[in-house]
Amino acid sequence: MPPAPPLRTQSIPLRRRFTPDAGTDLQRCLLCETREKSVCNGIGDTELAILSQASKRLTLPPGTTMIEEGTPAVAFFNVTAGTVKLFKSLPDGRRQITGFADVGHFLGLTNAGTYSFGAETVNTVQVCRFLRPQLEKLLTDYPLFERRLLAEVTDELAEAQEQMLLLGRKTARERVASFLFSRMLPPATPSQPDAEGCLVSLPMTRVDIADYLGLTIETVSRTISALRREKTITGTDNHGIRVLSVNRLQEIASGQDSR
Amino acid sequence: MPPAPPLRTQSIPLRRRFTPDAGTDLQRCLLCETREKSVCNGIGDTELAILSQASKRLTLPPGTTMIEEGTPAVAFFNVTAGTVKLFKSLPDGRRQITGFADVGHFLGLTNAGTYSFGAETVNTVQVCRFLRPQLEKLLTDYPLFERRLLAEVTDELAEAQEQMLLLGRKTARERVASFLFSRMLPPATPSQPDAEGCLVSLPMTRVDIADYLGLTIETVSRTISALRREKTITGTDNHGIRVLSVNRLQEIASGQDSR
DNA sequence: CGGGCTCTTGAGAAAGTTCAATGAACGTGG
DNA sequence: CCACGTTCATTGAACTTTCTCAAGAGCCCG
Repeated sequence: MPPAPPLRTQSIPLRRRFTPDAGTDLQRCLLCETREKSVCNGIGDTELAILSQASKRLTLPPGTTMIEEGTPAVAFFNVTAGTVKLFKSLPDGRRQITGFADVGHFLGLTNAGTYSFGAETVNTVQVCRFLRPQLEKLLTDYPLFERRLLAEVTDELAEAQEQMLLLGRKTARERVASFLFSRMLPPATPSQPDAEGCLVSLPMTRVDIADYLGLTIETVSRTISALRREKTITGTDNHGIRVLSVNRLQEIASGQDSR
Repeated sequence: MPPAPPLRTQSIPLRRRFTPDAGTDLQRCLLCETREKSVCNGIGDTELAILSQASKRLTLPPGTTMIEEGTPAVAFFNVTAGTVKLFKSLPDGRRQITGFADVGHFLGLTNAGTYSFGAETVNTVQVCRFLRPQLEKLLTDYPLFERRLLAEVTDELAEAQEQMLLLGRKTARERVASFLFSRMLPPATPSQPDAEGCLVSLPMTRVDIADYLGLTIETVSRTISALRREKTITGTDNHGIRVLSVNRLQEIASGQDSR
């Protein structure tokens, strides 16, 4: 654990402007493909126009700061494309990524008046933004929406607990294996088991992975190399890794590992 | 990080029987002093009889297993006295305590059919137990109750993120300082600043503290000794520590520390 | 084709763990 | 009431994992 500041974990101070998409399209939510994966599913088909009006769709380039730690909590977001990283920082620059919000996930919920965490896009991201009063109105007017949000937060909490187990008690090897395992994509062809191994979605950099796993980039890199050497995974492309032995990876991830 | 199982972190297999208190007392919730601190505050004064009927108050001795990881999620608890530890374990016995539920906190919420974590009483604990169907009915019938629960889970998530920062990026010294700081009690006499230092509530053992901070008991012990040596804290009693310099402790906790 | 990035790899250093021994507190039973 | 066994906490010394520092390779983009 570094008492000194590893400056490389700092996020780029550069803050690009949000790029608002076509405003409040009444058809947007009706046609939205990620609706069923998200909290929006709590709103009935007939009332989707209201949902469309309550939110605004934005497209954000990679590296955009969506939320700055400590600023007033004015908005709530629902991710419809891309990946967002959530993190907390120490005054000296040390950073912990607390999660990656992929398609269907929300971010920005808080009770305090200010955000207790930061958020930045990993790649090009599309979100629906709800301003706070609009979100509150939806919660009050649509019990199913609120119920669905409660369920999402509960899931999020369970994931956070799993990550605490990883950060507090797993070895570097187990952490990396857990990470790769959790980001494995379902096989493209459901019937065919794995012709050439399951793909892993890794849009983020090594720095982000390290900050998520509580390790340094060097340790992450070494560990991935080791897994590659022993043929548990393949792929020389940094953002495209294939799992050759899913079982083996899961064994390592859960700590039932020899070496 | 231990690849081998430190057996001492195992919780006692002994499971004592729950001790049900006087059943469904209609007056119970009305007279409950911790109501305003908990989700129960979402129920109006006139409907407290319904709340009393929906739950059962239990008194549990120290070391009682309340929830076993992986078992069917049948109940939801609200703590009205004492402290409960929540944890997740690895197959080889390594354990991570994900939080301590003190008075006013709930536990047992989950979307899955089974609990994804375990829970055990630290000291003598009093809880109100809601069976799942009863909880669901309360959520549906009392929007304020649901809203309050959503707020509680959101807070819980924020705490979990703070703990991830601790586990992933803080030094042993910073972890222990953060822990002591977060468990400081408000001064007994609000006017008097700190006659002899702020008290810290530590009902749990060193093993529990270590499993919460992702350290070993030895490191926790050494670190507390060091803080004592440098007069940041006092108290030889293991469960009674006094903070002599709150500012100093907070500085250490947040990483702004020289040594 | 050169300058940035990101990633990889190696060697030494440091923080924290493991192993081991000792001490303090507590409850039990003679 | 004290000896004894247990549990919990402390401290020391050696060891291990991961970090730090450093150098080099691969790649993208202007």
